[in-house]
Amino acid sequence: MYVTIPGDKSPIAFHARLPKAKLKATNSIETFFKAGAYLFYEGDPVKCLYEVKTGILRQTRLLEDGRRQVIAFGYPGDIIGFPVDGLHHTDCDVLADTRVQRYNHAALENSTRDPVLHNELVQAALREIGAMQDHFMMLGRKSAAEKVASFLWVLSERVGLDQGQCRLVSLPMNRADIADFLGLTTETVSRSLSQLRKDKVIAIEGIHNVMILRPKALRGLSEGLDVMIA
Amino acid sequence: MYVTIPGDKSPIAFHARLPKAKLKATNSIETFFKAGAYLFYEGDPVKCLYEVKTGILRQTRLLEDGRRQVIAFGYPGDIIGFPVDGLHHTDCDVLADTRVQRYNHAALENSTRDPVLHNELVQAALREIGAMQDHFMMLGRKSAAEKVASFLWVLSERVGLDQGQCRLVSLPMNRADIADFLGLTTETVSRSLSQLRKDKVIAIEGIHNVMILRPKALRGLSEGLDVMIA
DNA sequence: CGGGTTCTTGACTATCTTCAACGAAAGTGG
DNA sequence: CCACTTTCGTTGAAGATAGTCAAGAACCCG
Repeated sequence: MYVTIPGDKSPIAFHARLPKAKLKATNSIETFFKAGAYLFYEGDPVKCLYEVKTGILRQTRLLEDGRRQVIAFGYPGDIIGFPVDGLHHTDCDVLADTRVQRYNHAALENSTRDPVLHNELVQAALREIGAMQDHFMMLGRKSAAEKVASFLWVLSERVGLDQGQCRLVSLPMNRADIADFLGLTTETVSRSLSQLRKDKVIAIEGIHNVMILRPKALRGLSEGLDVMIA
Repeated sequence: MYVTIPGDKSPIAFHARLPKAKLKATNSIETFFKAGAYLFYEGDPVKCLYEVKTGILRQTRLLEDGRRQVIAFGYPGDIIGFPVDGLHHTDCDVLADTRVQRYNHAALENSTRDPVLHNELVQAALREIGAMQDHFMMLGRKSAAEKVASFLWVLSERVGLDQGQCRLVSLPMNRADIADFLGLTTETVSRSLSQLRKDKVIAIEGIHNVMILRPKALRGLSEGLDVMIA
């Protein structure tokens, strides 16, 4: 999952994914991973791609001095594990118990064996590129407050639970994960959330649940329309 | 071209590209664009992909309030124009007169017509994803000085001219382009370059040419090793 | 319940941006 | 080709935003 730019055309959900229509089970196996487990490490040869069915994954990349970037969270529907010259290019571990569908990497690299699956995986890779381009905008050009609002907005659209006027969003990752995803510190994430709470845009229920009280205001803030807090 | 993380394995040059070995000319046409011309706009249907042969392209994305992100520069060897649901997802214009090789988009979307070209384009898309993941780290986790040093380092590896101890890098884009690529302001880019000049890491020759005087120091600075200026 | 972790908040600092001025470079028209 | 205009780049000063450091509160787990 990336922080994409909301548009009127696409509801919001462009990201690496497969169509819901059932693909042939050939070359695919469903597997379960417990929270904390690693699916792969940077540099591992890619053996398969993963479609998240339930749960949440975390893809990270590290610098030698310890700085970390969370590349993406893997939410249900996301495809994870595209090879770069045959190798994984990030670490990937499990934030919340996860079921994945595995697809043999050969389906991506070789078009002859299962052309339908192959084409779907290629389309997923292309959507991944598009979603990452939007994420660049967020990382390079948005303020801390806008980043946090954008993040909550995307989550609320992708996995939020409808509660009448409001939407409930679960944040199973910790503040450091959010910070490393948005290019901030944990303190800044915390302060931005507190500010949204003070402005009555959200309510924080426990640490891992956020109620979006005013979705339109949140979306406005995600685009820098500070007027929306009024 | 993205700001990738230098590694000992890959010299540096992983990015969307095709092998130098000549591909069949089927489905491909060479075309010339003058500086200032647009190859496509966001939302245009994708008719072909472009391999930059000579010159430099610029891919950008805009927010409604005018903020801009330069998604990538297109240097010789780069592949530009991957479709997202069949549409272009950025604007693309020409920074310096450019020759491109055009590949029919069908070669990417349809594996049967020209399987060799299709596979090469898929590999290029996957390398694009890998390069963008590294770029996330730069945007999210590097300081202004590190960003500018990283940018110069990548350029020097990709298109720098060997001058004995030194390397000459051309910067045909203006400071605003560099700023919008790195997530900075023009002033900060300018100040960072001036600092590198004061530290005798680079020499600025005219506005659009930088001589890398101490490549190892530059690479160190790109990773935050401030010790390297000594 | 207790100990360790994570989260929040405050005070302070550093970094980067903003605003402004000036000079250099590039474009334009006579 | 030169004078004029405009754009672009650099630098300084001031301000804002986000980061750092530190302490206490909330949360989690055995």
